[in-house]
Amino acid sequence: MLDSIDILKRNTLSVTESRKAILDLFIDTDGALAHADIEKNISNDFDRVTVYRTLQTFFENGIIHQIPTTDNTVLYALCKDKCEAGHHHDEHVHFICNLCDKTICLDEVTVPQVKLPKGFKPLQKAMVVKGICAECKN
Amino acid sequence: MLDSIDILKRNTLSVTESRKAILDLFIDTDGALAHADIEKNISNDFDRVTVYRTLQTFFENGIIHQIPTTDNTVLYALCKDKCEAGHHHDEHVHFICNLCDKTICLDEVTVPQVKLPKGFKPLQKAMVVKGICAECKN
DNA sequence: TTGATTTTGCAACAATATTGCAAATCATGT
DNA sequence: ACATGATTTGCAATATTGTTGCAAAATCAA
Ligand SMILES: [Mn+2]
Ligand SMILES: [Mn+2]
Ligand SMILES: [Zn+2]
Ligand SMILES: [Zn+2]
Repeated sequence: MLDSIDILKRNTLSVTESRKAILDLFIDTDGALAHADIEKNISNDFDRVTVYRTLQTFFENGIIHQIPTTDNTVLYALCKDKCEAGHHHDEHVHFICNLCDKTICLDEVTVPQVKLPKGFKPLQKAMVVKGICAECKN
Repeated sequence: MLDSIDILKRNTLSVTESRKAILDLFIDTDGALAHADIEKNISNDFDRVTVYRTLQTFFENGIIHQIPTTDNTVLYALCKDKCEAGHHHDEHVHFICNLCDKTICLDEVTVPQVKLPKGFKPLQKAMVVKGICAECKN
């Protein structure tokens, strides 16, 4: 398993305390993180603005991907495969648990193809499923 | 086609100027609307807070549904079928055009079933496809 | 170790969202 | 049509969230 320093170097990014801390948080967390989650965890050590800028940098470098939500929020999660800048290939299903509220990358579940009406050209697709996760099922 | 007054009455909601105006905007617009879009169109006549409260009311009554995004925004679109409070059945694909930036409800394209890992219980699902829409294709 | 480059924190600002409350509007029954 | 109560609205205050410029600090490459 790669650690945070490896990931930063692999992407030719400066290795800084804040980047390491935020990346470690992603690595240690199962489930996606919103900006607010990160802020709660590390805002004693780093500035809010740094979190914004770090998330943007990670996203641009294909270190994290985004998950759409319906609450004026964006969730972020680590990219498993090597995603290139601007060209992510994380077309897996995301699962949001209504009970524990975790968002889980189902890396092995690919977003299925759909047949669109004539003229529509699909480029990226995202699928979010809500329900009860395997943990909370019991 | 039902007009805004019909829709409000059918949902036992008071018929007010702001609700009519916002609902008419949805009816007249092809494509989904964000809070900001609505504000631009009607904010001379109604307060921002009224827009928030109206969207919430419409959503709770199944008049509009939400579309998840990755830009700290929520899109709303009219429900075609009669959705009941809290129990929407708008599981159609949404298409976001990278060029004209419209979000279109593909009412005839159902979100496909996916096989989830053991233990996950799906309750709702959403699918958003980005690309070039039929209008912009030409 | 040095100097150039990048990143960070701070401060100021902008934009977006929430809440309480009084006034206005609306629905209902007369 | 009018009175009444219930609902909705606008306003103001406040809170939360996101953006930008710039100087100081940290990082990188030589
Ligand atoms: Mn994911
Ligand atoms: Mn729709
Ligand atoms: Zn759960
Ligand atoms: Zn288009």
